[in-house]
Amino acid sequence: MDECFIHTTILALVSFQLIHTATSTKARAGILSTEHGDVLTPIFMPVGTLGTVKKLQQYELSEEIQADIILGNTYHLYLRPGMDLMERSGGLHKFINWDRPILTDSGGYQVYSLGDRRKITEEGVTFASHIDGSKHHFTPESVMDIQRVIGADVIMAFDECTPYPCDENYARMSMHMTHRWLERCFDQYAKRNSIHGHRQILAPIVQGSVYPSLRKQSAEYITRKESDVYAIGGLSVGEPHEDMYAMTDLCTSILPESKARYLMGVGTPMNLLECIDRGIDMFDCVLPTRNARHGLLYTNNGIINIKNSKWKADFSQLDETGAHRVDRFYSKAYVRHLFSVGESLGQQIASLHNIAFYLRLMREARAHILDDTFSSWKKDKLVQLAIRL
RNA sequence: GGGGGUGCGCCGGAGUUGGAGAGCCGGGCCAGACUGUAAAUCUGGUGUUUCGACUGAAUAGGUUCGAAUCCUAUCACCCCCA
Repeated sequence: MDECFIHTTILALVSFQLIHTATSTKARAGILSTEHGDVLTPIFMPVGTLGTVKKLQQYELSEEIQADIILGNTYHLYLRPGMDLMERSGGLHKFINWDRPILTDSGGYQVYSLGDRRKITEEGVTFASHIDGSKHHFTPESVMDIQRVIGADVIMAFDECTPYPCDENYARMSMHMTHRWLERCFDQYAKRNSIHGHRQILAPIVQGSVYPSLRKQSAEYITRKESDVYAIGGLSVGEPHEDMYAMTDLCTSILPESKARYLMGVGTPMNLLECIDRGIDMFDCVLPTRNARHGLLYTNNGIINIKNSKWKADFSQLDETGAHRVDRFYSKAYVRHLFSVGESLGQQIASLHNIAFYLRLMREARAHILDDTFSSWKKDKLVQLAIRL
Protein backbone atom coordinates (compact mmCIF):
# COMPACT_ATOMS: atom_id res chain seq x y z
CA MET A 1 0.00 0.00 0.00
CA ASP A 2 1.40 3.39 -0.95
CA GLU A 3 1.05 5.53 2.15
CA CYS A 4 2.39 8.66 0.49
CA PHE A 5 -0.14 8.50 -2.29
CA ILE A 6 -3.06 8.04 0.08
CA HIS A 7 -1.73 10.71 2.36
CA THR A 8 -1.23 13.42 -0.26
CA THR A 9 -4.55 12.67 -1.86
CA ILE A 10 -6.53 12.86 1.33
CA LEU A 11 -4.66 15.59 3.16
CA ALA A 12 -6.79 18.47 2.04
CA LEU A 13 -9.97 16.79 3.17
CA VAL A 14 -9.38 14.96 6.40
CA SER A 15 -6.84 14.99 9.18
CA PHE A 16 -6.85 11.33 10.10
CA GLN A 17 -6.57 8.56 7.58
CA LEU A 18 -6.76 4.91 8.56
CA ILE A 19 -4.18 3.05 6.48
CA HIS A 20 -4.54 -0.49 7.63
CA THR A 21 -6.47 -2.59 10.07
CA ALA A 22 -5.16 -6.00 10.94
CA THR A 23 -7.40 -9.02 10.71
CA SER A 24 -6.92 -10.84 14.01
CA THR A 25 -6.69 -7.76 16.20
CA LYS A 26 -8.16 -4.28 16.53
CA ALA A 27 -4.70 -2.79 15.98
CA ARG A 28 -4.55 -0.11 13.29
CA ALA A 29 -2.02 1.96 11.41
CA GLY A 30 -2.86 5.47 10.28
CA ILE A 31 -1.71 9.00 9.60
CA LEU A 32 -2.75 12.09 11.51
CA SER A 33 -2.08 15.12 9.36
CA THR A 34 -1.56 18.61 10.71
CA GLU A 35 -0.20 21.79 9.25
CA HIS A 36 2.97 21.16 11.20
CA GLY A 37 3.44 17.74 9.68
CA ASP A 38 2.21 14.18 9.75
CA VAL A 39 2.05 11.78 12.63
CA LEU A 40 2.26 8.09 11.81
CA THR A 41 0.15 6.03 14.18
CA PRO A 42 0.34 4.21 16.50
CA ILE A 43 2.31 7.02 18.09
CA PHE A 44 3.77 7.82 21.48
CA MET A 45 3.82 11.54 22.28
CA PRO A 46 6.54 12.63 24.74
CA VAL A 47 5.18 14.91 27.45
CA GLY A 48 6.59 18.44 27.53
CA THR A 49 4.39 20.04 30.15
CA LEU A 50 6.22 23.36 30.50
CA GLY A 51 7.41 23.74 26.94
CA THR A 52 10.17 21.18 27.31
CA VAL A 53 10.34 17.42 27.29
CA LYS A 54 12.37 17.38 30.46
CA LYS A 55 16.12 16.85 29.92
CA LEU A 56 15.85 16.76 26.12
CA GLN A 57 16.55 19.42 23.57
CA GLN A 58 14.17 20.03 20.69
CA TYR A 59 16.76 19.04 18.08
CA GLU A 60 17.38 15.76 19.89
CA LEU A 61 13.67 14.98 19.74
CA SER A 62 13.20 16.00 16.13
CA GLU A 63 16.48 15.08 14.46
CA GLU A 64 17.96 12.31 16.56
CA ILE A 65 14.99 10.23 17.67
CA GLN A 66 12.33 11.45 15.25
CA ALA A 67 9.60 12.42 17.67
CA ASP A 68 6.64 13.40 15.49
CA ILE A 69 4.62 15.23 18.12
CA ILE A 70 5.00 16.39 21.72
CA LEU A 71 2.67 17.60 24.46
CA GLY A 72 2.28 20.84 26.33
CA ASN A 73 0.01 21.68 29.24
CA THR A 74 -2.57 24.45 29.41
CA TYR A 75 -2.58 24.91 33.19
CA HIS A 76 1.19 24.99 33.52
CA LEU A 77 1.87 27.24 30.52
CA TYR A 78 -0.92 29.59 31.57
CA LEU A 79 0.79 30.07 34.94
CA ARG A 80 4.30 30.27 33.52
CA PRO A 81 5.33 31.90 31.25
CA GLY A 82 1.74 33.15 31.03
CA MET A 83 -0.53 34.04 28.18
CA ASP A 84 0.92 37.44 27.47
CA LEU A 85 4.31 36.01 26.66
CA MET A 86 2.76 33.06 24.86
CA GLU A 87 0.90 35.46 22.57
CA ARG A 88 3.83 37.84 22.02
CA SER A 89 6.15 34.93 21.22
CA GLY A 90 3.83 33.81 18.44
CA GLY A 91 2.62 30.66 20.17
CA LEU A 92 4.26 27.61 21.67
CA HIS A 93 5.76 26.31 18.40
CA LYS A 94 7.74 29.50 17.90
CA PHE A 95 8.49 30.03 21.58
CA ILE A 96 10.22 26.67 21.95
CA ASN A 97 11.37 26.48 18.30
CA TRP A 98 9.51 23.27 17.48
CA ASP A 99 7.93 23.19 14.05
CA ARG A 100 6.33 19.77 14.31
CA PRO A 101 2.88 19.00 15.76
CA ILE A 102 2.01 19.78 19.37
CA LEU A 103 -0.91 18.60 21.48
CA THR A 104 -1.94 20.46 24.63
CA ASP A 105 -3.75 18.93 27.55
CA SER A 106 -6.53 21.14 28.81
CA GLY A 107 -5.74 21.12 32.52
CA GLY A 108 -8.28 18.37 33.10
CA TYR A 109 -5.54 16.20 34.55
CA GLN A 110 -4.68 18.94 37.05
CA VAL A 111 -8.30 18.82 38.22
CA TYR A 112 -7.29 15.33 39.34
CA SER A 113 -3.65 15.73 40.36
CA LEU A 114 -4.17 19.03 42.19
CA GLY A 115 -7.25 17.60 43.88
CA ASP A 116 -6.58 19.35 47.19
CA ARG A 117 -5.95 22.74 45.60
CA ARG A 118 -9.00 23.16 43.41
CA LYS A 119 -12.75 23.59 43.63
CA ILE A 120 -15.06 22.25 40.95
CA THR A 121 -18.38 23.89 40.11
CA GLU A 122 -20.66 23.64 37.10
CA GLU A 123 -19.13 26.85 35.86
CA GLY A 124 -15.56 25.55 35.97
CA VAL A 125 -12.61 24.94 38.26
CA THR A 126 -10.84 27.34 40.59
CA PHE A 127 -7.21 26.41 41.22
CA ALA A 128 -5.01 27.66 44.01
CA SER A 129 -1.74 27.88 42.09
CA HIS A 130 0.77 25.25 43.17
CA ILE A 131 3.43 27.97 42.79
CA ASP A 132 2.15 30.83 44.92
CA GLY A 133 -1.36 29.87 45.99
CA SER A 134 -3.00 32.55 43.86
CA LYS A 135 -6.52 31.80 42.61
CA HIS A 136 -7.17 31.05 38.93
CA HIS A 137 -10.53 30.25 37.42
CA PHE A 138 -10.68 27.86 34.46
CA THR A 139 -13.84 27.37 32.45
CA PRO A 140 -14.41 25.34 29.30
CA GLU A 141 -14.51 28.66 27.44
CA SER A 142 -11.34 30.10 28.95
CA VAL A 143 -9.48 26.83 28.42
CA MET A 144 -10.40 26.96 24.72
CA ASP A 145 -9.20 30.55 24.51
CA ILE A 146 -5.94 29.69 26.26
CA GLN A 147 -5.32 26.78 23.93
CA ARG A 148 -5.96 29.07 20.96
CA VAL A 149 -3.18 31.32 22.22
CA ILE A 150 -0.80 28.42 22.89
CA GLY A 151 -1.64 27.25 19.40
CA ALA A 152 -1.25 23.47 19.57
CA ASP A 153 -2.33 21.40 16.56
CA VAL A 154 -4.49 19.19 18.75
CA ILE A 155 -6.24 20.75 21.73
CA MET A 156 -8.16 18.89 24.40
CA ALA A 157 -11.63 19.50 25.77
CA PHE A 158 -11.76 20.59 29.41
CA ASP A 159 -12.82 17.63 31.51
CA GLU A 160 -12.66 16.26 34.99
CA CYS A 161 -10.26 13.34 35.21
CA THR A 162 -11.89 11.39 38.03
CA PRO A 163 -9.76 9.70 40.67
CA TYR A 164 -9.64 6.00 41.49
CA PRO A 165 -11.43 4.66 43.30
CA CYS A 166 -14.49 6.71 42.39
CA ASP A 167 -18.00 5.72 43.39
CA GLU A 168 -20.47 5.26 40.59
CA ASN A 169 -22.72 8.14 41.55
CA TYR A 170 -19.85 10.59 41.54
CA ALA A 171 -18.49 9.13 38.30
CA ARG A 172 -21.90 9.53 36.66
CA MET A 173 -22.37 13.08 37.89
CA SER A 174 -18.84 14.03 36.84
CA MET A 175 -19.25 12.43 33.43
CA HIS A 176 -22.41 14.40 32.76
CA MET A 177 -20.67 17.61 33.81
CA THR A 178 -17.75 16.79 31.50
CA HIS A 179 -20.32 16.29 28.71
CA ARG A 180 -21.90 19.68 29.41
CA TRP A 181 -18.43 21.21 29.46
CA LEU A 182 -17.78 19.50 26.12
CA GLU A 183 -20.72 21.38 24.57
CA ARG A 184 -19.34 24.64 25.90
CA CYS A 185 -15.85 23.76 24.59
CA PHE A 186 -17.17 23.13 21.09
CA ASP A 187 -19.31 26.28 21.19
CA GLN A 188 -16.33 28.41 22.15
CA TYR A 189 -14.07 26.59 19.70
CA ALA A 190 -16.52 27.45 16.92
CA LYS A 191 -16.68 31.10 17.92
CA ARG A 192 -13.01 31.86 17.42
CA ASN A 193 -10.52 31.04 14.73
CA SER A 194 -6.95 29.99 15.13
CA ILE A 195 -4.79 32.90 16.29
CA HIS A 196 -1.58 31.67 14.72
CA GLY A 197 -2.98 30.70 11.34
CA HIS A 198 -3.03 26.93 11.43
CA ARG A 199 -5.86 24.49 12.01
CA GLN A 200 -6.45 23.14 15.52
CA ILE A 201 -8.25 19.87 16.13
CA LEU A 202 -10.45 19.89 19.24
CA ALA A 203 -10.52 16.40 20.76
CA PRO A 204 -13.40 15.34 23.05
CA ILE A 205 -12.72 13.00 25.97
CA VAL A 206 -14.53 9.90 27.25
CA GLN A 207 -14.92 9.68 31.02
CA GLY A 208 -16.88 7.27 33.24
CA SER A 209 -14.26 5.80 35.54
CA VAL A 210 -14.28 1.98 35.54
CA TYR A 211 -18.03 1.61 34.98
CA PRO A 212 -18.86 -0.04 31.63
CA SER A 213 -22.31 1.51 31.36
CA LEU A 214 -20.90 5.00 31.94
CA ARG A 215 -18.00 4.48 29.55
CA LYS A 216 -20.42 3.28 26.90
CA GLN A 217 -22.69 6.24 27.46
CA SER A 218 -19.76 8.67 27.37
CA ALA A 219 -18.18 7.17 24.25
CA GLU A 220 -21.52 7.37 22.47
CA TYR A 221 -22.00 10.94 23.65
CA ILE A 222 -18.68 12.30 22.45
CA THR A 223 -18.98 10.45 19.14
CA ARG A 224 -21.73 12.93 18.24
CA LYS A 225 -19.09 15.63 18.19
CA GLU A 226 -17.16 16.10 14.97
CA SER A 227 -13.43 15.60 15.39
CA ASP A 228 -10.45 13.74 13.99
CA VAL A 229 -9.21 12.68 17.42
CA TYR A 230 -11.31 11.07 20.15
CA ALA A 231 -9.67 10.68 23.52
CA ILE A 232 -10.17 8.29 26.42
CA GLY A 233 -9.37 9.89 29.75
CA GLY A 234 -9.65 9.04 33.43
CA LEU A 235 -7.64 5.82 33.15
CA SER A 236 -4.21 4.86 34.50
CA VAL A 237 -5.02 6.67 37.73
CA GLY A 238 -4.44 3.62 39.93
CA GLU A 239 -7.09 1.16 38.71
CA PRO A 240 -6.11 -2.46 37.97
CA HIS A 241 -4.71 -2.99 34.48
CA GLU A 242 -7.57 -5.33 33.65
CA ASP A 243 -10.02 -2.48 34.25
CA MET A 244 -7.99 -0.13 32.10
CA TYR A 245 -7.86 -2.66 29.28
CA ALA A 246 -11.55 -3.46 29.58
CA MET A 247 -12.56 0.20 29.48
CA THR A 248 -10.24 0.85 26.55
CA ASP A 249 -11.64 -2.11 24.65
CA LEU A 250 -15.18 -0.94 25.31
CA CYS A 251 -14.49 2.62 24.20
CA THR A 252 -12.70 1.69 20.97
CA SER A 253 -15.62 -0.54 20.05
CA ILE A 254 -17.86 2.54 20.10
CA LEU A 255 -15.65 5.40 18.92
CA PRO A 256 -15.63 6.05 15.14
CA GLU A 257 -13.51 3.54 13.25
CA SER A 258 -12.22 6.17 10.86
CA LYS A 259 -10.93 8.59 13.51
CA ALA A 260 -7.87 8.55 15.73
CA ARG A 261 -8.26 7.23 19.28
CA TYR A 262 -6.04 8.75 21.94
CA LEU A 263 -5.62 6.99 25.29
CA MET A 264 -4.52 9.71 27.67
CA GLY A 265 -1.74 9.15 30.18
CA VAL A 266 -0.83 5.58 29.22
CA GLY A 267 1.63 4.11 29.94
CA THR A 268 4.21 1.37 30.27
CA PRO A 269 5.57 -0.27 27.10
CA MET A 270 3.37 -3.27 27.89
CA ASN A 271 0.34 -1.03 28.35
CA LEU A 272 0.99 0.51 24.94
CA LEU A 273 1.11 -2.81 23.11
CA GLU A 274 -1.99 -4.09 24.90
CA CYS A 275 -3.89 -0.93 24.06
CA ILE A 276 -2.74 -0.81 20.43
CA ASP A 277 -4.16 -4.31 20.30
CA ARG A 278 -7.44 -2.84 21.53
CA GLY A 279 -7.57 -0.17 18.86
CA ILE A 280 -5.68 2.83 20.28
CA ASP A 281 -3.67 5.07 17.93
CA MET A 282 -2.15 7.70 20.21
CA PHE A 283 -0.54 7.68 23.65
CA ASP A 284 1.21 10.05 25.97
CA CYS A 285 2.76 9.39 29.34
CA VAL A 286 5.30 10.92 31.70
CA LEU A 287 6.63 7.48 32.58
CA PRO A 288 9.55 7.21 30.11
CA THR A 289 10.89 10.65 31.02
CA ARG A 290 10.15 10.56 34.75
CA ASN A 291 11.45 7.03 35.15
CA ALA A 292 14.54 7.99 33.16
CA ARG A 293 15.26 10.82 35.60
CA HIS A 294 14.80 8.31 38.42
CA GLY A 295 17.17 5.77 36.85
CA LEU A 296 14.75 3.27 35.28
CA LEU A 297 15.58 2.33 31.71
CA TYR A 298 13.48 0.30 29.29
CA THR A 299 15.59 -1.92 27.03
CA ASN A 300 15.04 -4.82 24.65
CA ASN A 301 16.60 -7.12 27.25
CA GLY A 302 14.37 -5.90 30.07
CA ILE A 303 14.03 -3.10 32.58
CA ILE A 304 17.20 -1.75 34.19
CA ASN A 305 17.47 0.30 37.38
CA ILE A 306 20.79 1.86 36.47
CA LYS A 307 21.27 3.06 40.06
CA ASN A 308 21.54 -0.52 41.32
CA SER A 309 24.99 -1.51 42.59
CA LYS A 310 25.06 -4.49 40.22
CA TRP A 311 25.97 -2.11 37.36
CA LYS A 312 28.83 -0.48 39.25
CA ALA A 313 31.57 -2.15 37.21
CA ASP A 314 29.54 -3.30 34.21
CA PHE A 315 31.39 -1.69 31.33
CA SER A 316 29.11 -3.11 28.65
CA GLN A 317 27.15 -0.74 26.44
CA LEU A 318 24.12 0.86 28.08
CA ASP A 319 21.87 -1.01 25.62
CA GLU A 320 23.64 -2.84 22.82
CA THR A 321 20.44 -3.06 20.78
CA GLY A 322 19.24 0.42 21.71
CA ALA A 323 17.47 2.79 19.37
CA HIS A 324 19.89 5.68 19.79
CA ARG A 325 23.64 6.02 19.61
CA VAL A 326 23.91 7.06 23.28
CA ASP A 327 23.02 3.46 24.06
CA ARG A 328 26.30 2.27 22.56
CA PHE A 329 28.32 5.40 23.23
CA TYR A 330 28.25 5.03 27.05
CA SER A 331 28.60 2.08 29.41
CA LYS A 332 26.20 1.04 32.16
CA ALA A 333 28.92 1.69 34.73
CA TYR A 334 29.41 5.25 33.46
CA VAL A 335 25.71 6.12 33.46
CA ARG A 336 25.39 4.62 36.94
CA HIS A 337 28.31 6.79 38.00
CA LEU A 338 26.58 9.89 36.62
CA PHE A 339 23.46 9.06 38.66
CA SER A 340 25.56 8.30 41.75
CA VAL A 341 27.25 11.67 41.73
CA GLY A 342 24.12 13.54 40.69
CA GLU A 343 25.38 14.71 37.31
CA SER A 344 22.43 15.60 35.09
CA LEU A 345 24.06 14.07 32.02
CA GLY A 346 22.92 10.73 33.40
CA GLN A 347 19.31 11.88 33.31
CA GLN A 348 19.78 13.31 29.83
CA ILE A 349 21.18 10.03 28.52
CA ALA A 350 18.46 8.02 30.24
CA SER A 351 15.69 10.30 28.94
CA LEU A 352 16.99 10.18 25.39
CA HIS A 353 17.26 6.42 25.68
CA ASN A 354 13.75 5.85 27.05
CA ILE A 355 11.99 8.14 24.57
CA ALA A 356 13.95 6.57 21.71
CA PHE A 357 12.89 3.17 23.03
CA TYR A 358 9.21 4.14 23.14
CA LEU A 359 9.28 5.70 19.68
CA ARG A 360 10.96 2.69 18.14
CA LEU A 361 8.50 0.39 19.88
CA MET A 362 5.68 2.30 18.17
CA ARG A 363 7.42 2.20 14.78
CA GLU A 364 7.92 -1.54 15.14
CA ALA A 365 4.30 -2.00 16.14
CA ARG A 366 3.21 -0.05 13.07
CA ALA A 367 5.39 -2.15 10.77
CA HIS A 368 3.97 -5.35 12.20
CA ILE A 369 0.42 -4.06 11.89
CA LEU A 370 1.05 -3.21 8.25
CA ASP A 371 2.33 -6.69 7.41
CA ASP A 372 -0.25 -8.42 9.61
CA THR A 373 2.21 -9.88 12.11
CA PHE A 374 1.27 -7.70 15.07
CA SER A 375 -0.26 -10.38 17.29
CA SER A 376 2.63 -12.82 17.18
CA TRP A 377 5.18 -10.02 17.47
CA LYS A 378 3.35 -8.54 20.44
CA LYS A 379 3.26 -11.89 22.21
CA ASP A 380 7.05 -12.24 22.05
CA LYS A 381 7.63 -8.60 22.84
CA LEU A 382 5.54 -8.69 26.01
CA VAL A 383 7.78 -11.43 27.39
CA GLN A 384 10.89 -9.33 26.79
CA LEU A 385 9.34 -6.20 28.24
CA ALA A 386 8.43 -7.91 31.51
CA ILE A 387 12.01 -8.90 32.36
CA ARG A 388 13.59 -7.06 35.23
CA LEU A 389 17.35 -7.01 34.97
C1' G B 1 57.85 19.33 78.20
C1' G B 2 53.37 21.67 80.99
C1' G B 3 48.04 22.65 81.16
C1' G B 4 43.09 22.08 79.27
C1' G B 5 39.42 19.66 76.24
C1' U B 6 37.08 15.79 73.27
C1' G B 7 36.44 10.47 72.10
C1' C B 8 29.63 5.85 70.31
C1' G B 9 27.61 2.63 65.33
C1' C B 10 29.80 4.03 57.43
C1' C B 11 30.54 9.77 57.87
C1' G B 12 29.11 14.57 60.15
C1' G B 13 26.09 16.96 63.86
C1' A B 14 22.88 17.30 68.23
C1' G B 15 21.92 15.32 72.89
C1' U B 16 23.87 13.34 78.19
C1' U B 17 22.40 17.13 85.87
C1' G B 18 24.55 8.42 87.87
C1' G B 19 18.54 5.89 86.41
C1' A B 20 15.87 1.56 80.49
C1' G B 21 20.32 3.82 74.12
C1' A B 22 20.36 -0.56 68.90
C1' G B 23 17.77 6.25 69.81
C1' C B 24 17.40 11.77 67.08
C1' C B 25 18.86 15.12 62.60
C1' G B 26 21.68 15.39 58.03
C1' G B 27 24.80 12.83 54.52
C1' G B 28 26.50 8.40 52.28
C1' C B 29 25.18 3.57 51.02
C1' C B 30 21.23 -0.33 49.70
C1' A B 31 16.48 -1.10 47.70
C1' G B 32 11.48 0.17 46.11
C1' A B 33 7.71 3.36 43.95
C1' C B 34 6.37 6.52 39.84
C1' U B 35 1.11 6.19 34.05
C1' G B 36 -3.15 13.32 30.14
C1' U B 37 4.39 15.99 35.19
C1' A B 38 3.24 20.35 42.25
C1' A B 39 8.21 14.81 40.81
C1' A B 40 16.62 15.50 39.03
C1' U B 41 10.88 13.40 43.42
C1' C B 42 8.92 10.32 47.22
C1' U B 43 9.04 5.95 50.55
C1' G B 44 11.60 2.26 53.23
C1' G B 45 16.10 -0.05 55.00
C1' U B 46 21.21 0.54 56.75
C1' G B 47 25.28 -3.86 64.44
C1' U B 48 24.44 -9.41 65.00
C1' U B 49 20.40 -12.75 65.22
C1' U B 50 18.16 -19.31 65.11
C1' C B 51 13.49 -13.17 65.61
C1' G B 52 13.69 -15.13 71.49
C1' A B 53 17.30 -12.33 72.06
C1' C B 54 22.50 -10.72 72.06
C1' U B 55 26.49 -7.24 71.85
C1' G B 56 27.26 -2.03 72.05
C1' A B 57 29.31 4.85 74.20
C1' A B 58 38.07 4.94 72.19
C1' U B 59 40.87 0.56 75.09
C1' A B 60 41.58 -1.90 79.94
C1' G B 61 40.26 -1.70 84.85
C1' G B 62 37.60 0.43 89.17
C1' U B 63 33.51 2.80 92.33
C1' U B 64 28.11 1.92 92.49
C1' C B 65 21.93 -1.43 93.35
C1' G B 66 22.80 0.90 88.53
C1' A B 67 28.16 4.03 84.45
C1' A B 68 27.96 6.86 77.86
C1' U B 69 27.97 10.01 82.49
C1' C B 70 32.24 9.43 88.36
C1' C B 71 37.64 7.55 89.25
C1' U B 72 42.57 5.38 87.40
C1' A B 73 45.75 3.99 83.43
C1' U B 74 46.63 3.75 78.26
C1' C B 75 45.71 5.36 73.20
C1' A B 76 44.00 9.01 69.53
C1' C B 77 42.73 13.84 68.13
C1' C B 78 42.07 19.25 69.15
C1' C B 79 43.38 23.92 71.76
C1' C B 80 46.67 26.96 74.87
C1' C B 81 51.58 27.75 77.09
C1' A B 82 56.87 26.71 76.68
